[in-house]
Amino acid sequence: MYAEVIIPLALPKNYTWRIPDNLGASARPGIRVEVIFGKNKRYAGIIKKIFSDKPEGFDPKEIVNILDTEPVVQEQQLQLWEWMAAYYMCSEGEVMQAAVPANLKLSSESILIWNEERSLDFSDLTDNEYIVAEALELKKELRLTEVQQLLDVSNVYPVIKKLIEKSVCHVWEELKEKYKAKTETYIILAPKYHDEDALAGLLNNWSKAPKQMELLLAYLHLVKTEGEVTQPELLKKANASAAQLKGLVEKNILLTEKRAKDRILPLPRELKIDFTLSEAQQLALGQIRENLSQKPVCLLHGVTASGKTEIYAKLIESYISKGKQVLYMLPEIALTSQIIRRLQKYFGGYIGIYHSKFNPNERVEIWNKIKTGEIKVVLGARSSLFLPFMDLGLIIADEEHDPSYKQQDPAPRYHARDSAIYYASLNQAHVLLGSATPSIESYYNCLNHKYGLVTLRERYGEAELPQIIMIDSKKIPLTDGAKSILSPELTEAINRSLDEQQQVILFQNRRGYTPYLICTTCGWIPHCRNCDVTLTYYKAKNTLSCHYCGSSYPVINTCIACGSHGFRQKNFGTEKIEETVAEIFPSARTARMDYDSVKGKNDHDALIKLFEQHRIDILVGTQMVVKGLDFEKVNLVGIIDADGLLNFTDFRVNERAFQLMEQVSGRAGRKNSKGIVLIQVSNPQHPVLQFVQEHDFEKLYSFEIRNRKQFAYPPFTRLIQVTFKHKEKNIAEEAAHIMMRGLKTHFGAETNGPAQPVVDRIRNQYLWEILIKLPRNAAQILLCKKEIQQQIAIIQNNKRYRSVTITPDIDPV
DNA sequence: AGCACGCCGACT
DNA sequence: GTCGGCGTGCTC
Repeated sequence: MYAEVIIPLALPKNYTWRIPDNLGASARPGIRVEVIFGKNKRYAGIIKKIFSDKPEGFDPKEIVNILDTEPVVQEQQLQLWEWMAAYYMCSEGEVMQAAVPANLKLSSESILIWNEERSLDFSDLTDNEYIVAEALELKKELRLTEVQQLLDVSNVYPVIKKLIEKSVCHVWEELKEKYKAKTETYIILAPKYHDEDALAGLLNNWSKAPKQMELLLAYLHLVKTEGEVTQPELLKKANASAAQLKGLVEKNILLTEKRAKDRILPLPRELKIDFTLSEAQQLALGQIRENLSQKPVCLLHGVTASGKTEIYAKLIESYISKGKQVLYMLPEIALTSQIIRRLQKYFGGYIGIYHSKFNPNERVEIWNKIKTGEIKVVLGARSSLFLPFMDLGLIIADEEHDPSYKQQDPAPRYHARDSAIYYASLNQAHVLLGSATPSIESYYNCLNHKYGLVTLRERYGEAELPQIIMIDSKKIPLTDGAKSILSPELTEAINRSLDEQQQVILFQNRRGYTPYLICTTCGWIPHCRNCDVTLTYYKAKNTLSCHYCGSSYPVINTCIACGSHGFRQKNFGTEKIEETVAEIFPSARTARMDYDSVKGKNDHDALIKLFEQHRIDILVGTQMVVKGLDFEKVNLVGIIDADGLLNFTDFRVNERAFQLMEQVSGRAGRKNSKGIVLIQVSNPQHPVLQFVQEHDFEKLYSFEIRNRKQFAYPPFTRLIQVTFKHKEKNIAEEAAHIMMRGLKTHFGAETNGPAQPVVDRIRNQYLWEILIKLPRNAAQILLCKKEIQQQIAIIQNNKRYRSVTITPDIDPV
């Protein structure tokens, strides 16, 4: 028997190994196997297929070992991986890389082992070899990383090669299981003292070590009250040291026992959906059920604070009561403890949380609990789509429009919402998309009756939609000759909110103090050396920083172009706004929330908690303040500079601007208090602002379609980027033209249209980058992608272009 | 991703 | 004439 195995590497295809007869019985798709790939590198791969025909043209190696008794992934997942690899143009290995928790994918580590027969005469060794040999003789084995630390050279490999030649050591490849169960030490009384007389005898004849006796008595007491006793518990209660316990253990009076323990705290396995839906919510829920009984996907378009979460909870409940599992996806940033706490309250021990902040061991445990069906509901970010559900009934993609559902880098560059729809179809599961500001493509699918549509127009309870007021930023009076940040209207509104003991959110989609510096004499602007992006000035850190690659530079005081020393700060970011606000409202408590201020693991949650508890009056922030938060006491939102939102270079300008403004506006006002949103903008007549003002999504939608037809990018367009790299310009160019020609014959000039090859030279290579526009129509996209793949194959098969490398990136948007 | 092999410039 | 950098191709 032979097995096609996926190994977690970016290989263009899968490879085949022979299953040795003695292991054949347990080999199944989804099982991890240890295989040697390449010279002697070991990997844990996953079996995709098993077949009996001997492959032609090569002699397969044998599988070294079978690592599991039960599959780690289900069949549907392997299907999902295959689809993703084809759809997003990457290898199945890369999908596996993204899908499987780090501790389930193993790769070998080279270990140097000391040769015991080696003489201690090191005179034949060079300095570097001597250092390693000496360490080896002492420690008997060394890891590759340890050798790297030992030596001060970039490449340790030649040294190791020489050491093997001189028979100092040999290399062993080791594949290690990385997942470790967490253990807890329990203390047990030795069996012979379970007899009361024996125990009494022991205690009565106690001579030395009074402290140990004290500890023993404390233990006996604890056993009586608690039943089971763990080591840390005992030591804490008895106020004893580990040494005293060790004494008792050595005398065989007490025994220790290690038991595996869950890392995830168990919650009571009970449902508490103890709220009732409003009439509107009830209606929407009914419509969703109705829609899902006819179509696989339904979009819930509900304004902010319309109580979508409660509807989800009721819906989830009905699926798990049927024994199905449910995946509730949220964009990464929205996974705050606020929503986690709420859902844990509803679903207790049935819910599992899964996102990138969990450590590798915890992830494996959640993974396994989903596979066994112990966890019924998963709340997670985009990667939770890869979890091994056994009986999936429903996927909810909340905040469906959010761009962070799309993985940009590395491959697979997948969109979790789109992939979820495919995955659901494999499982005959339903998909519910939810958003206050749906994406154009989902909305389009609703209008074409591909998806069901349910609209929820009113806010929950008495709450009203906020009033939105435009302020012409051209009319804001100057202070010190510069445009001031806050208009008099906004300043006054903030004062009013503060007087009423309410909270304020100020939104500015720019981090740092000043987006760029400009030379007052010649107009030169500092740029990043690597990225051609203007450098943002940070006042607190006193550095210039590149927001593209993250590198930082010391502040430049002398103009590189003309040598003068005068620089002017242009515009403002959140850091400067926070400073200004603190100056103008000295009695208010202000805080800032952006990528720079919440770097740490818990900073974000901590800040939200502070704001929730009203220990902050004014929160200044970037788009981070937009997502997944509900605050009761915010009645004012200020959008400091909407121009920045209306000037995205991205081609989905209006959609994104509308979404951000609509979302941030949604933070204002709750029960019985109408919120106010002040938008400062230089062009208050901008059509998108009109739609925002009227909360009119439908108008934005038709405007978008009109606009996109008129301008460079028509509606429903996706981009594919293909890069050709070659030392010689004409060869890269030729390959690019072959690609273009192939596409044009199939799709005409219209679809791939004026896709312009971008020529660039990096180091000693020419790069040709083609952006191919695809229609945003699934059937056409598939055809187009197939064509692209065929063209790539043609180019790769032509010997003349054999060194052309191609990096396709489906949907880089 | 590794690792080997081969080509080419740099140095004993 | 050899050493080591990097580009290229292959791994079941």
